[in-house]
Amino acid sequence: MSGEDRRKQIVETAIDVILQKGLAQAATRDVTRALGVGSGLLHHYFPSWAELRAEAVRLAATREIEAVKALVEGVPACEALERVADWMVDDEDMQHWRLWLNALDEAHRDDLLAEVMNAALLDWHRMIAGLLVRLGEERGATTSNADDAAWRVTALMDGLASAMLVKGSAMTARTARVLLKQQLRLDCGRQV
Amino acid sequence: MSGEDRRKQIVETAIDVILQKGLAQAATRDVTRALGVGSGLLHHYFPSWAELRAEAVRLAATREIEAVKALVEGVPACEALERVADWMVDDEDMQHWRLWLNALDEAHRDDLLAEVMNAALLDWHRMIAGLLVRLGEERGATTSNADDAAWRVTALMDGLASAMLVKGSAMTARTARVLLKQQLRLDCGRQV
DNA sequence: CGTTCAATTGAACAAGTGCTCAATTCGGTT
DNA sequence: AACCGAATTGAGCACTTGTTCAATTGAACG
Repeated sequence: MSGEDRRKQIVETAIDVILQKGLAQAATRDVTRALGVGSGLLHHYFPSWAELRAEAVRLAATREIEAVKALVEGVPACEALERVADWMVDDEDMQHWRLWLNALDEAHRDDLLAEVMNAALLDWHRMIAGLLVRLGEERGATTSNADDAAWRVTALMDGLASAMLVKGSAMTARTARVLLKQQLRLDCGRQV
Repeated sequence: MSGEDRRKQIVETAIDVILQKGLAQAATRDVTRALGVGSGLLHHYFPSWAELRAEAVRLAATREIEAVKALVEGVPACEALERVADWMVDDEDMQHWRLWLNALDEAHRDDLLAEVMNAALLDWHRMIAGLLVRLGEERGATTSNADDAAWRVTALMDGLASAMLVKGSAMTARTARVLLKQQLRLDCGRQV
């Protein structure tokens, strides 16, 4: 198998493993076992687990945000925001949120992950801010300070997801979606 | 040394270790070394590290919320919320936020921690909701749905803290405080 | 003094981790 | 056919983790 293909295959498998076991519990052996290859092969392509893990998270996060962008493209801003709120809760077992929050937490200890997550956070913010600006334009009434509003929305989603993912939490997916929509209404002149 | 004292001492030391090394990196050996005792002693009082860790987190979280309650007692709701916003950013190296977010993340894997964090989240929510209600009363103008607003504020703080703690993050403590205050203004009839 | 029992020790163990490296396979080139 | 270099192996190393348990201390009590 050629180098580039193997490399991609390893990253894909790493994403699967991380989604399934969680970032903290995923180990190199899980990846090599899932692939049916020797441990040396992994390290031939990725000098360290930290690097593979960071690349896997980067790719997963990128895909996720691209998926949301696609979900929102060409749609009126009002409904676009609605869709984002729905999407947040769409993932049945919240695997993607778990990956996202795990990575955010692990970024305290891992500089590579910190870079990855900073870039991802900025991407998210940019997308949300864009939607809020579009909403203002479509309405004539400008949303004052879309940047700040976007940060609040972004942070709110992360915070709600954190609470949601704690086992037995009082914060249900349904409630989280309601709260997020309330927030959008607050930030957009009470009419999203 | 008597049993009950030792027990408390172990929990205190565990809190120190966890604050310093982070929940994921803290190990039983760190605690026993810091105390200068044998490893068996720790397990004599706490059957497993998971139990000690959960109790340490519970105590730390309880203390933190008690501290905020004290900070806020007898103060007009408006300034109380101001103080909470300041407090959020007060901790220099964010050790307490790190503990809080670590625990929230780890709660996905550890049922004991999940219980602890659920209780803590509810406590936080109750306190914030109380302040928002008080604010409404002090003004005559009732805050509609203080419960929801409190959840949004709570989640926002967690989300902002998450972003803040990523190394090299664009989210500074200063910005986070501004955003939180904006949120309070939004939720309280634009006049906090 | 002798007895008792909780407090305490710390070497040892099993399980798990990331990573190394000499050895092997094998497709492509000369 | 001979060769080369990249792909691949996997046993093994060094390290860390939580936990166990037979052995020891030492204060309290009769």
